[in-house]
Amino acid sequence: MLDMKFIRENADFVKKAITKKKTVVDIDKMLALDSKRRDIIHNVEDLKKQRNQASANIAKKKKANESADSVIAEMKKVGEQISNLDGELRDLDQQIKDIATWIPNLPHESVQEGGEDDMVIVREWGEIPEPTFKVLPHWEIGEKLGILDLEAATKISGSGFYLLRGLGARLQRALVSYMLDTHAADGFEEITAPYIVTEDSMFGTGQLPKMEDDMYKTTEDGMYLIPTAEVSITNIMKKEILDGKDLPIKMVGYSPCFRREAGAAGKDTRGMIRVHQFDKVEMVKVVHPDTSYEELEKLVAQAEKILQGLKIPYRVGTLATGDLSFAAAKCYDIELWASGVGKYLEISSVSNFESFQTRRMNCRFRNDEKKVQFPHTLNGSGVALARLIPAILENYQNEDGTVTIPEVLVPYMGGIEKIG
RNA sequence: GGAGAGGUGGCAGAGUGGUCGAAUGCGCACGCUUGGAAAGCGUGUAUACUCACAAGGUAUCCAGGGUUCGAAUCCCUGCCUCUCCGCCA
Repeated sequence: MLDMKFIRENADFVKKAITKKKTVVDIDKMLALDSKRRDIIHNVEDLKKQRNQASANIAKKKKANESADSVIAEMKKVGEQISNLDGELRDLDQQIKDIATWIPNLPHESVQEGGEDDMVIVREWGEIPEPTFKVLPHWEIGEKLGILDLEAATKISGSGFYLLRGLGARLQRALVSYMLDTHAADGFEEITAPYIVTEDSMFGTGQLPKMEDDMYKTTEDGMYLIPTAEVSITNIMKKEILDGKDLPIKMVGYSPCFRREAGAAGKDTRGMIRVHQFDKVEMVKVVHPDTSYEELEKLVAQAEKILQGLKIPYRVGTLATGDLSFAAAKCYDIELWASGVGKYLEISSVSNFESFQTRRMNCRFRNDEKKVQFPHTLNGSGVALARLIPAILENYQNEDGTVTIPEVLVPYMGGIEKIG
């Protein structure tokens, strides 16, 4: 959500920024409604002032045993006018909200204009290996080793699901522990939060209304399955007034993520790259507005730390304006090299939402001057398992068809150093 | 799921139709007092909208409707919390 006052005062800037984000919203209509709304507020508040004064008057007269009938009759009329205007106001508020909730966050000035193909790579880490043998894609090596059973998953849930078994399942558990431990050691509070949330929470982080089609929704209660732990964890702060001294707040949580992938039919259908349910460790920060871009850099580094620990080559890029998600002002994607499929896989997305989410959630903090202010929120995958496991199965694959366990995971695997 | 009770400011807790944004206490901040502290005394202590600012105004006692000239107070609906019963991991 953007600040209405800001939109009012910077209409052209906002319109341009929205276009950069490849979104269409009728700002002019909203501004017209807004000005009408303010006119009515003036009007109705004036009437309410009259009513309040008359009310006091009536009370006084009654106490003195005087007749207040004429004032009461008059106020009856005023009361009607007030309720009419209040009705109009409610209507306008709804119309304004209907538009406002579709306005995306504005891209940060440092973000390049463009679309999907305009990502700017800011750094690369590690050497892309040049294997001397034919590396099998993860779905082949996984099936061969009996640790990935896509057929069973399909039988159970249809297409777009995976099933890990044996050391595959254990590998995932090891990764989750490794990641949570790493982040916790760096000051992130570990969170286990609900995976099913209210519409209100989905709105708070900006998934709704725009991404409605990509969400799983329960029919009886109108609840949503989270597409990322970001939703649950960030909404911890919903409707709170935080103490400025507590910022930055750093949290991390593991969760399954549920995505309908409504618009992605046919893309990456093999293996576990694009699925309806996957697991992810997610980091969330709530920070002072002045520091959010420094915090963004730190958060990217935190995600990279996981990959460096696993010794898997990756690159980091900034998304162009048109590729940014609805709520993001700036976003880094981290892509991991997977030598079996022979390409980079997006494994982490680290974003600064500025005050977009906190406005929606009405989360504020008290600053040094004791004033309330919206903090900034950030989040980043730290990282997604359904992309990380394929990368491990491919990058750590040996010629004899075994897969070496990355060194940092061996303790988490109970000392097992190799699968197969 | 059934029965009951309840939701008031940072917290506790008054307030059952009239001048209530709301007594009182605690907490917190500042000042006085003190060698310093405690105690004591005094002052202050919400959020949002409207507004160029200030002043002023308006709204907010879980949320949404309703009754009324007027609602924290009465009525309806929803949400949440607690207690008991049932069910259950």
